[in-house]
Amino acid sequence: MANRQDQREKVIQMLADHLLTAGLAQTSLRQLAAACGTSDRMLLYYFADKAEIMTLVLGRVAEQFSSALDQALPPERLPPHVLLQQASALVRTPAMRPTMRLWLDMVAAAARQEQPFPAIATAILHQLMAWIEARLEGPPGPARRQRAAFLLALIDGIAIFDMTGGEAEADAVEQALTDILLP
Amino acid sequence: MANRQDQREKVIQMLADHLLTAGLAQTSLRQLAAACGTSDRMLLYYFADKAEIMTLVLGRVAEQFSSALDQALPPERLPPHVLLQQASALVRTPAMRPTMRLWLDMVAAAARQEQPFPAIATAILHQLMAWIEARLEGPPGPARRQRAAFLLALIDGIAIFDMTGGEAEADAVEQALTDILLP
DNA sequence: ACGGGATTGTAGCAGTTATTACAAGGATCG
DNA sequence: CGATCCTTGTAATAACTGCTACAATCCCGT
Repeated sequence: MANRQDQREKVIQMLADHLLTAGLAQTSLRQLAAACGTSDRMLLYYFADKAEIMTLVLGRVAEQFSSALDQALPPERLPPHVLLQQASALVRTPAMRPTMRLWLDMVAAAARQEQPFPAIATAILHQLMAWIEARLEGPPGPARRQRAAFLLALIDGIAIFDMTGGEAEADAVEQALTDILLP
Repeated sequence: MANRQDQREKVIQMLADHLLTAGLAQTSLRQLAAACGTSDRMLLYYFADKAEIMTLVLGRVAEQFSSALDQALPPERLPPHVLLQQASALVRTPAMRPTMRLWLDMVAAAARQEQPFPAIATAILHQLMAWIEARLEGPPGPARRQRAAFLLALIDGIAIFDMTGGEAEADAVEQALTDILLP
């Protein structure tokens, strides 16, 4: 027993949970090992090297992010201002905060071209775009994609406010929705 | 000569330039020292410790960011869609890219409560808000501040697109401006 | 020229990092 | 029982981290 595949699976899941609470900063092998009750030696027995671990774990985080979003807001077509309101409220939920924090962390790592983050960040970006577009009313096409990009930019901006002590500004953006998007 | 104050000044400026190209990741004392042609020993002679160095250097970066913005776009009152268009174009300039990359880096560091970034990020956030509000038409008050927050969220969102291989989406947001903000 | 403070280099500390060599334990199968 | 392979601990590596003790050098006023 304690099959190597099972162990890999278990470790990946525990590390995914751990990264959500700890962020991308403190991720030495020893710290990761402590977080899932094993030793650095064993991590390198299960996996080839640290890069493989991070790639698998962040992939898992992205999967769970995606399915959490799907579960929280069923895919029904909404007008932009309603969708933005609901998505923004969802993203600002305490339960979602660690995920958004990790998302910003990955964006920063991708921005400085740190492997393997650029590819992962781009993939998540398109995941988010698809999620929004699937919930946006109107016919498919560039126009709807434009509006989806607009909403995602706003949501990310709100997340940045929330992460930098700008809760008041984040609230203001939510308030501004009705004023600006509903002329 | 080689007055201590002068040296501090010179080092701060060189390190500010260096952080803009290198980001917040590789900032050991030895690397910082190499970037400004001195030794780690001397950095700790000029400054009390690494935290003081980072605080001063990031403060300098913030100053220069602010004055670059002021210089690029004089403070005249503009309607929201025009200001957003110009600010977005400004922020997406190649010359401005390193600064935005560093800004995202600092946001991520602040999000994980890494000292001294939360305070610095909050300060820059308010700087940016003030810059936008000073260029936004209409009477001062919560309504104008709301619109400023809205624009800043969009600009940060566009920056995230640009940093994660979403140039097409960033373009789409700029396109969407006229459609959405000009009903 | 000389004493004394300001400046700087060398070397080292104790801690961390990813990774590996070696070997001991454990189970499994002949 | 014995041999083999899977699993795991111990210990080490070489590199890096922020920081410091010590000593050498430099420049200045006298």
